[in-house]
Amino acid sequence: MTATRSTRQRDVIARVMDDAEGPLAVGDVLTRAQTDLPGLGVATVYRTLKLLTEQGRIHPVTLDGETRYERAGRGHHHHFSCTRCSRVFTLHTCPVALPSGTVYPGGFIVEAHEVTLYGQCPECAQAP
Amino acid sequence: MTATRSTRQRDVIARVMDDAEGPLAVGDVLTRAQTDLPGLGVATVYRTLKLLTEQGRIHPVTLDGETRYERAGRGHHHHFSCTRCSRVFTLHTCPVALPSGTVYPGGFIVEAHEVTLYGQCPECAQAP
DNA sequence: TTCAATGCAAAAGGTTTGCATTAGC
DNA sequence: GCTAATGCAAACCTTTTGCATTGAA
Repeated sequence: MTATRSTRQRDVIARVMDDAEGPLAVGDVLTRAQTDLPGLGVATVYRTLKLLTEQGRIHPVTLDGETRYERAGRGHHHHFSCTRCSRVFTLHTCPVALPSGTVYPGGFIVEAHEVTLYGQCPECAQAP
Repeated sequence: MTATRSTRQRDVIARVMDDAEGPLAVGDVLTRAQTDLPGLGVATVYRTLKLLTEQGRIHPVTLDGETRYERAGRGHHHHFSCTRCSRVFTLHTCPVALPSGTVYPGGFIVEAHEVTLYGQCPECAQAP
């Protein structure tokens, strides 16, 4: 039997992920969690992020060559990266119609897809 | 003055990039180039990829948290990452209709987009 | 001949792992 | 009390850098 224990470290890291306003880098998670747990080690953060990922509670996103983690279970979504302010937004509308199992030209069987849009966010679009 | 020299290493690496069927990881480039230049070192590959990038002949793409390089100037295209063999292919068919200037729900002005499909490549789809 | 480019090895980041200790259950 | 989880440090991997040597012009 697998016995996953509930620990203070895991609770804090899970809370940090839940409270995040966007995808967080490992360093961000460590810093935020250390507010409550000064002695927290990096290894625990990595192990916990891996665990949460396996549990499907969070998932990794690579943006600008950097691996970040964001809360999962918010349904299918994509990202919009603003070319002016560099902020990343979550989009809940999907511009692609590719159900799992679709056979793409060339014989590629599609299981999933990822879309990142680049442009100007509503705020920057208004600014001069 | 800057004096960039033409060397056998650079020629070989540039050829490898030109012949690539999709974005290559540094290790791929090294392996392929070593067919012609057994003594080639990793450092030279990194330095040359950086040089080619600065010259605008190739550009980096981050897929699955791994940095790869592909030839530039090949027009609009996307990528397919095989979940079984981990190879990345270039797709010439675009699954989204988002011309530059499109206003996306929420007020996001789209200038460009990036799509990555995940699944099984033609070869892996045939294997048991 | 000159000095940019290479190869090697050491260094520098970021991530993972081994192990003794701590702490959930 | 048993053993999963932690913290620390060492190990790993990928990328960069220092330096003596090589080789393009």
